[in-house]
Amino acid sequence: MPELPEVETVARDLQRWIAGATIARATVHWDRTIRHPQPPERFVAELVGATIRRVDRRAKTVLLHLEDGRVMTVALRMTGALIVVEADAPDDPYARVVFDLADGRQLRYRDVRKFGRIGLWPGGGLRSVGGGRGARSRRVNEGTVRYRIGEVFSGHGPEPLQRGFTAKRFAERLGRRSAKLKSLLLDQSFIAGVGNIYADEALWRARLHPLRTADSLDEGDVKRLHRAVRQVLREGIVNRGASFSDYVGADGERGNNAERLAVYRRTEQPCYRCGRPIRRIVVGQRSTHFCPRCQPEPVGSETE
DNA sequence: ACGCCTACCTGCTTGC
DNA sequence: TGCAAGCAGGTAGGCG
Repeated sequence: MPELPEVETVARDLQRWIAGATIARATVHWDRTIRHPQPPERFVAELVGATIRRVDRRAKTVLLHLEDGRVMTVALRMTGALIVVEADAPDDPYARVVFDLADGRQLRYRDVRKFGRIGLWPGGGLRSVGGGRGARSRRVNEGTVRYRIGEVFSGHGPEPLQRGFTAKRFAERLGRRSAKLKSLLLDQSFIAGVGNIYADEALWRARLHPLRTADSLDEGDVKRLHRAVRQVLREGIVNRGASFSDYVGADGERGNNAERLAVYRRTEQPCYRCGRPIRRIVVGQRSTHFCPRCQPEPVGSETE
């Protein structure tokens, strides 16, 4: 899916284009896109007439803050996209939810694989309160409508681009863990917003093998990884995200970051630092790319 | 805490 | 050409 840079790009686009717009009508073409707690009809009924005050992002979710304090969340997952078009734009067979804006434009939620989810929540602040892996799912699945938006994200880890995410804090979180770096970076309760692309990119940049365990890092390793994570994410945002197949910004245009990546989907192509062919392995069922020379294997592991 | 598996979906690429 | 297998940016939930 869209990872942090892609979601950030979409959110910034939407902030620029639809902040202040009023939703005149909404049409749900795929019911399961509308997640608990709202059944689709109720979601539509409660949304019509609402004005969008501000759009931003938390983790990989787009947040549309409404004037009355409620928040619409859009989790794009693998192939979701939010695209603003004029009302006379050609129909899109993959538009799962269409929001007609009062000014005549449409905000379309497009999602080929239908994994994405849209929710509508009462307000209540967006504090991240940390919490373990189960914290989020337990709360969200209990089945009442009484969720506050803060709770939706209560199981997420820190935002890597926020000022408070220091190397020191990162070191504290890493130090206690024995998991593989690749798995940890993908764990949203450990750090929010990093996905498969940027995890591989950050590890390459920090010269750390994806199978290294967090507790094996020394201070220098941690500092490099901290820097690398933030750098690859920031560069991703500058380049409006990486498009491989479905990702586009709210303008419907592809991002420019895919061709600037160092390892992701560059299997067998030469490493930009040392020329050795990039290798692909599977870690935690996810495809993982790294340079076998720049990112030396952890002692005792066999990758051959 | 952690790894592993299945599920959710569709489309594209690859190999026979 | 046709068809099946494998692959894809994510995550929830269950089991061990």
